[in-house]
Amino acid sequence: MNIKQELPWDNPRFRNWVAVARACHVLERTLAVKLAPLDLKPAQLDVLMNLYRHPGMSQHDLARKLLVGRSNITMLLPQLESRGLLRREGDEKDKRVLRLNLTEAGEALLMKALKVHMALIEKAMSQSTPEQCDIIGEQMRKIADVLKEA
Amino acid sequence: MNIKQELPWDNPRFRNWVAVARACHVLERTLAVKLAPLDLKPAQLDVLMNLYRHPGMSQHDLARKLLVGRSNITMLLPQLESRGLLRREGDEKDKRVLRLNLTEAGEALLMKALKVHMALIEKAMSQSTPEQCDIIGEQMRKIADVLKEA
DNA sequence: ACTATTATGTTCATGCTTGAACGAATGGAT
DNA sequence: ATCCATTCGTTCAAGCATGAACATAATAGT
Repeated sequence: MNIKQELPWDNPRFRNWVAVARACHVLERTLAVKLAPLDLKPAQLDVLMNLYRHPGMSQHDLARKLLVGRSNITMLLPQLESRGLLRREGDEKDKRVLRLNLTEAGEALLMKALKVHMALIEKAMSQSTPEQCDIIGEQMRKIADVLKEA
Repeated sequence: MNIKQELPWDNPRFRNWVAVARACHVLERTLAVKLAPLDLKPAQLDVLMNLYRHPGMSQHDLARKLLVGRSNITMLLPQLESRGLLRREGDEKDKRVLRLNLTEAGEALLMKALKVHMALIEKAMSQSTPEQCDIIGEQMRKIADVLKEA
């Protein structure tokens, strides 16, 4: 039994996934640098993006969308709220939940940040054909789905 | 000028990259859970993997391979060294560098952890055909390359 | 109506990662 | 030889993310 033959590095799936993880890591890091002039972290941009697309979200819903814990949201929001980028208003019917909405300033900053984000993704993904790009997205969505069940 | 048409969410590249980031996040998180019984974090597994493949690495080289800061390595290694998983030995010629090598115990634990890691990646990537899998890996390597230059 | 269960958000202690500042060792230029 | 710049590793403070424990509010079962 040749142990070497069973090592992950010889496995295409393993090697290719490592490439995915590395690309993700590098892009995330680069995004952080490019976002610095706007005084915004990637995680904060994720918040603004989700609030733009789903106005009136609760903190719990936001946490689930972002795949983070609820307490993380609690720590994250006050910074953005004190900068006037979003509002937290108590729900009338259910006094537990806080409804989240972007302010004008929040939307304005989001648009600037999206330009940065888009430019970066464009630079990264423009090396792939539209077909390759779609294959990537499709397979990744499958992966997220199958792992969420586990 | 219809602003909606320029929003990133309508852009395939953007949507597909978001899927990549999500899949990465979920897999990383799942790996952390599955690795917990071995008392090992994903970052620590990365260290062991790299030391196995590149015995005698310096801490600086390791940091560059892992795309993290040098100080991170300094904080990470003592935990593993005190568990007897690796050795740090000063280089004879250059007294600045520390040469890193896995111990027997380190290799043994690595093999167990690799089984877990492989199983997870297998589960994720087995949904793609070998051709799709290779396309993904190939494009991701391109992305890492083009972003490292920037 | 009353209790038990569940859901939302917060607090807190812990651990991870980072970047800047530092000390020690090396190498190169003059 | 001596200075200067560079490299390697460490220390330290700061910022983030996490999970457990908690308080409050809503809901379901009886």
